[in-house]
Amino acid sequence: MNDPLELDRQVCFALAAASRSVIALYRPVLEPLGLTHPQYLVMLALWERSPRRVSHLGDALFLEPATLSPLLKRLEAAGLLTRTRNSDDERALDVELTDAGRALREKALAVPAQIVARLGMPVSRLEAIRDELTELIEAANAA
Amino acid sequence: MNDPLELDRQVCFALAAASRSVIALYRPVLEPLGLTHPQYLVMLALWERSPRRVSHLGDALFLEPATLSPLLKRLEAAGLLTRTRNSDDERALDVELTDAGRALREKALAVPAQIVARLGMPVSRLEAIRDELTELIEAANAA
DNA sequence: TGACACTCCTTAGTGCACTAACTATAAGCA
DNA sequence: TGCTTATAGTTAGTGCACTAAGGAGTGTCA
Repeated sequence: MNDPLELDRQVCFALAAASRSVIALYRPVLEPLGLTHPQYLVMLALWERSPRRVSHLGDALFLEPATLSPLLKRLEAAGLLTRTRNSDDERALDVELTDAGRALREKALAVPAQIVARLGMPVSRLEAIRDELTELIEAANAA
Repeated sequence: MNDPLELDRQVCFALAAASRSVIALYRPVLEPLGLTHPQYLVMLALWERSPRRVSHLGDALFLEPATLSPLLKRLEAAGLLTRTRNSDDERALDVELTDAGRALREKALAVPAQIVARLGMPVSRLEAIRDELTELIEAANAA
């Protein structure tokens, strides 16, 4: 016993399983908004600041540009944002919310409470977990 | 302020980012074993019990059979396991480690310590996070 | 000015993860 | 026994996430 390879003792397994389990909760909640969970996170970032460059979104979301590129095209196809070359630096791509993209925020305001209700855990507990995960993110990205 | 949609306040974002950041640490460590991270988790499950059915693996790993099916075929192609129909119930598929699959465990024994070292966080802290995540998994799957 | 290095994004390729639809076997029951 | 329902796994299709390679624009500096 005390096996270092025991599945249920691995932090990485708990992380992966928790991430997928919680995101699964979002699926039915985000479906009426026409968003997947990664798309929802991109919208959260843009609701905080728009326009912004693809590279800035990647920094905020810890995502590779190769992941964002097709994702942003889908959001553009959905009419939620525009993608235009920056005139000062033609390499950069400015991502900017459309009116529809800004308007979607009203619907999104109801999302967090629905998830908390489904989880049935006190918000203070969730916030504590989030803070510990934030430390973990920093540790992993510093390595 | 106190915006409910602020990206850095979302538990789901912290979960997704932490999961991807930590799994990224495994990539170079698992590469010499010829395993991806999901494959590593499947091997952990099989090292605990083999043979076992696809459905049992799915229960242990919180994965859909449609996810496991191609993944197990890749591990079979790598010579780490065999997939054979159960003679008592021809619907079920028994997944069993090969000698190579069992032997790989020796190399895997060094993995957890390498990850902990890269993270640079005390093990007690990691265990506390894991236990909280386990509760979160239960809450999400009970919903 | 022209070569070089660098940055920003895109494309191609692989693998994971899900839903929906399907095949095949098994079990329940009139 | 034969019909119906349920279960186990596979396939198809979509989207995410990564690495590697590449194209296009920018900056530097001899």
